[in-house]
Amino acid sequence: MHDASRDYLQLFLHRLIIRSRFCDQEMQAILDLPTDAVKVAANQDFVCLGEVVDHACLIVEGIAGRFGQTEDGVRQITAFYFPGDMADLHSVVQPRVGSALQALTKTTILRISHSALRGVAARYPAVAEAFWRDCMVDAAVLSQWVVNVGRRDARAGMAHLLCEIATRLGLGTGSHAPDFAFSVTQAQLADATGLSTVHVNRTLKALAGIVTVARGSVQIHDWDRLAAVGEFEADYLQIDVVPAEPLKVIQPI
Amino acid sequence: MHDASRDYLQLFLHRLIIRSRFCDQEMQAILDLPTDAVKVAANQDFVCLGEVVDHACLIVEGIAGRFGQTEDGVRQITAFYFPGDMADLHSVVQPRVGSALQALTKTTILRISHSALRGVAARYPAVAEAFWRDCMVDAAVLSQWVVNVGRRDARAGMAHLLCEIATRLGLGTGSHAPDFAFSVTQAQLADATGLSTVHVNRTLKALAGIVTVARGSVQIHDWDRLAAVGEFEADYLQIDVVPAEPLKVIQPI
DNA sequence: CGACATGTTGAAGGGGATCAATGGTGGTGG
DNA sequence: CCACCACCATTGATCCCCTTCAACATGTCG
Repeated sequence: MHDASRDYLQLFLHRLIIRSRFCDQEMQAILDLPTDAVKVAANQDFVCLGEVVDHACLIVEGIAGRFGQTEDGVRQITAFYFPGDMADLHSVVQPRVGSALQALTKTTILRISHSALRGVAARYPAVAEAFWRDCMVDAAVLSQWVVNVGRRDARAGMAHLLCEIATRLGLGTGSHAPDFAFSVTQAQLADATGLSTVHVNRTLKALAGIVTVARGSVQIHDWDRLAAVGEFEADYLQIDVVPAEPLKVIQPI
Repeated sequence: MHDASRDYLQLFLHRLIIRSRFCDQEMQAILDLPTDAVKVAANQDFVCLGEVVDHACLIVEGIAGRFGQTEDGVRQITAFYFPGDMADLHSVVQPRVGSALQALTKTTILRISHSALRGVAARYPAVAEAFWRDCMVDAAVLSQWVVNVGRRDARAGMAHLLCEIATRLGLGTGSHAPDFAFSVTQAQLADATGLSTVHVNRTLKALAGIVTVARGSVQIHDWDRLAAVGEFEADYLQIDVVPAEPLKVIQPI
């Protein structure tokens, strides 16, 4: 394995230790995972519906999305994935693919075989638990999306989504959140929020002054107002909530 | 522990072995879990937002729901739980409660301490994996709900929801699915589908002839049409897809 | 029997969809 | 270097699904 892969795995490790505590050995084991880098063009599926996979995909560059679809071809994005996210870690325990993964921009992924992941999980229960926990954060996000799409209007939903992404990207959520790169089209935002592209355009315009989404980057001018409009509470993302009393291994009573 | 608790745990075990394979010892360990039965009145929270819990809740009688909420008090149900479902198994790895659980009808739950669950998970890796897998099925359901609420119209969304519930309850999904008890109000269906109560009423009327929802029970008159209207594909529920080649333990390569 | 939750129906309004057309912008090749 | 094309953003006009409000019916439980 060359250095690039190791740097990439560092991203993944970084993500995990936001919410779980590891000893040196465990961290080392994760950094030693064998990987297989793959470049994916924009708008190209890299995990297809119905397939049975034997590896999980770590996003290391670009943005990926999970897609649902109705019969008439209308699409719904159910998750965004950014560098450091393992987009389908759950496939380790559920290899049958239930929804496709697609690159939203030019993306680089690191394939990591299930057997290797099972290996570390078996040797280090703390890692197994971290994997499980990480999957559950994704589920918590999904749960918020249901609320977003089901009960918030376009403005609030879009604001909430942008807040979520900014927070997940680890940006300062103080009054002056910095700009960040987020290269998605309005059509993709529409698929994520359950709106039409036309209405996404109008909604973004309605948020002018609070946030600007243009040319692949997002500028949050007033975090507090954006969070207020989107009713955003970051708790569910479980950022930096490593349990005070170490809960780190699944061990006997 | 008395017999009732054991019968109840049997429900849970039954749920798990739909998707995971256990040896006798492992099954026994689950049946030996210490439990604490609690009765909950309808419309009463039994897990509250923000709380940190030290036990998970197995639903053994009645129906429970997971609730999201917007600031103006509008509610969104993000999951239904039926007897045999462990409503918050994920709390084992994420004890901070992100969304409240409420009984939708008079409900009996079995509290099972995290430490006991950790105990079996640690002693039997196959059980740990089954727990993780079960959580991921819930996540798959959630993902479908996003599509449902985001991209399907009222008729299709309602049909899909009813199909999901019938399937999860393990009913024959042949052309003549039997009736089943499902005691929710139209207001609760509204909170689950992201509709208003008025429109739920009209939507159910629009589905007359295909399905009847009345007085706490659902009669599916034409499963095929209901599934077609709801674009329902049961695959994501992972019913009876125990992997052919046993994948049952997290073990070294 | 009263009180309250639930179900039902009508009428009116709005948020967002759809259709359609135009203007940018970047990539590609001649 | 420019012509061309594909994709994306933008804007207007119209429509409709669903919401909201309001009234009434029905059922249920103390």
